[in-house]
Amino acid sequence: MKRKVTIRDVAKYAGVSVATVSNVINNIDKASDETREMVLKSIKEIGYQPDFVARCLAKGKSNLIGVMLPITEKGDEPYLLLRDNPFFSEFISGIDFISRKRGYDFLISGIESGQQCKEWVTKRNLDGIIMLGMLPRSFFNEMEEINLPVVLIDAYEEFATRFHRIMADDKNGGYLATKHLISLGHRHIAFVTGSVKQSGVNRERFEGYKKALQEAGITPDPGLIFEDHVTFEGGYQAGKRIMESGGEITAVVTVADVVAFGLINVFRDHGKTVPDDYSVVGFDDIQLCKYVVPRLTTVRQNIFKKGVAAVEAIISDIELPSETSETKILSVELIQRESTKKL
Amino acid sequence: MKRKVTIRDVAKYAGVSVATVSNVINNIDKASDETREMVLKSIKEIGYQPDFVARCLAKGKSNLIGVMLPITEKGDEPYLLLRDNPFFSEFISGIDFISRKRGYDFLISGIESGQQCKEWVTKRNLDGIIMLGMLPRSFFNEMEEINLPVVLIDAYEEFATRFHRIMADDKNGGYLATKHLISLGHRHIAFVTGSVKQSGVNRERFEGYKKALQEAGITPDPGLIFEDHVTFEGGYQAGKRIMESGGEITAVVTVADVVAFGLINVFRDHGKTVPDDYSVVGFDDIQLCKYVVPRLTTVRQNIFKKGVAAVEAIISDIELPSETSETKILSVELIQRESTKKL
DNA sequence: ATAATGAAGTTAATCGGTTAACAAAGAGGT
DNA sequence: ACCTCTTTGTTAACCGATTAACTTCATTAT
Repeated sequence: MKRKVTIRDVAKYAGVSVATVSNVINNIDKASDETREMVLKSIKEIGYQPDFVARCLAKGKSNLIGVMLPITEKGDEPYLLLRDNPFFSEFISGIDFISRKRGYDFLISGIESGQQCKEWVTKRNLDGIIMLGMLPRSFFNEMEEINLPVVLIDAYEEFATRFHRIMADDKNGGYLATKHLISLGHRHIAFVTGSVKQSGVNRERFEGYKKALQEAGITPDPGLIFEDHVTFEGGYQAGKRIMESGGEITAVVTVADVVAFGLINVFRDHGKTVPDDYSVVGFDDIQLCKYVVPRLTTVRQNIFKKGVAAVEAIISDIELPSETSETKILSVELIQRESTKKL
Repeated sequence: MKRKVTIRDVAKYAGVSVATVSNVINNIDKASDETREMVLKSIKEIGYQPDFVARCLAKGKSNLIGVMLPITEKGDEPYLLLRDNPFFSEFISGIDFISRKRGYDFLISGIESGQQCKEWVTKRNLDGIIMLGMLPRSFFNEMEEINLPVVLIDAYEEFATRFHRIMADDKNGGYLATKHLISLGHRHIAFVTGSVKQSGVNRERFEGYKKALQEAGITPDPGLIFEDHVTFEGGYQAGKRIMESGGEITAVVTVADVVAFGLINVFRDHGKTVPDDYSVVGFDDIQLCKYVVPRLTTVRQNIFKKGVAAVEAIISDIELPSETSETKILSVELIQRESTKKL
């Protein structure tokens, strides 16, 4: 393998010093137009490609963003929830879309602990991290120690406001979904969710759900809340409990499309169909919603855009550090399809 | 922000030279047990974390694997197909699962050109790359120039054998799917696929399809081959053409589950149901297959394991370079569910 | 005529590690 | 007592960039 082409090779070839080459590369206006052209030409001719690793060591900037994703909670061998929910795919696709354009690459890791995250950041010299998922309280303290741009996705935690955040209008989402069902004549509406205590997203959507109920003069019934994993399987399990619950329920609001799919499935396994026996509304509007039977009525949030916004926020903070933290809230929208129906 | 803890800090604290610290960290047996303990203790006490960037510059090894994923073919703004097919999520999840355990991180990029790939590799000092998707011929030449471990996923291209490969038993998959339909009494079986000319995976599965047909004494009919994008939408479009095609077709073999979902959808939009009017078999067995109506009969390949195998192959070649290239073929298996039915 | 300013470059230290080459001291052999 | 190994370290060059400090030389101001 031939030796790597370095900045010194360029310097020699162009007949200038390495400093001059470096200045040209970095657009530091310290060379005559003539010299600049000469250097640029040399770079092209010998096929020079700056080494990000060396640059990182010298500048302390890696142009690398860490993306922390949730992992499975249980089981001895945790893996990325990316496997279970297309939500994450669309999010990552958005991240990829914009990051390389802006000269950054990104690394993916499961969220294990604040300690592990800190180690990762220092080992790899990450410029910033985007964090998605439920965060233990300790996380925030650890994160504040390393003084690094952080963008939190969907984080309602108490200390989250100290960081940049990208979120959806979750409360409104829960509200729209529920109101839609109420307008269809449903009165006994279940709410299937991940932990409401631990996750602000779930809590907000739940608040929206309650608000719609109350506006319609319906008292929220704690017996209608079903907590489980936010996965197909979680939906399936919750659905079982719904069916065992007596039988007043005619509709259900969920916190994720995958949960809704699980529900539809378990209902069918027990001879019930959606939307005839149960109306179901999802959340997210992953691509699949349009290609599933029945097509899923859901609350759309633009996930791809969320990924893009996250990267833009982190890069903006990296390149132009600011003391204040900003929160960007993306709007949501009810998409009516086939999984809901007049009672 | 406090200054980074470096190896020199450890050396000073432990009262030894940096070389000794380095030796201890890298398990080079050149220190007495006593010294080793002392250094290890010091590292713990002052919270030292080796800097991968500096290490990379010195050793020329980044512990970074590039993962190249296919992107949309058309449209001005290409994005990762990861967005459209859960196959990739499960694959990446497998990659993540094993890579960090082995001390590696991975970067993701869309495959654009061999040139871009080469630049990426040199810029980031990647130790190896895992490549998934259709590769233009030029790619292989460019790849051989940079002499770097490469693992190709599902690559049947002419020059692909020069690299390590992980693949599924695609021909057998196509065969099993088709044979299953034949055994159910179907005679007019369509094959919905991405480009057969450009993609070896499709070609192999197609070969399996033809083989099963021929074994049953059925002459493959070119009019029964429908090429389109390997996405939900592609399946939807192909389905339209199937329905316009006259009406002899009673079953269809596809090259991806998402395509099958698209098909099921378009059939239903036109008043046809699966499996009553059409039997459909997918390929991959993404998680979703179990949670969809009807549950999809499909050819399972263990995608997660494929990701794991890819990382293991690349790391093995990085750490123990070999002249010969190896091909690992993962088995496939027909999973019968509800989307196929006796004619 | 002289000092001050600015433009265009260069030199050399630095980032945080690794490692080849060297050195000192103790062990073993004759 | 002398030589040769080993063991256990150390010193300093190096990886490929960046950048502060410095040098030259030409131009302008006083």
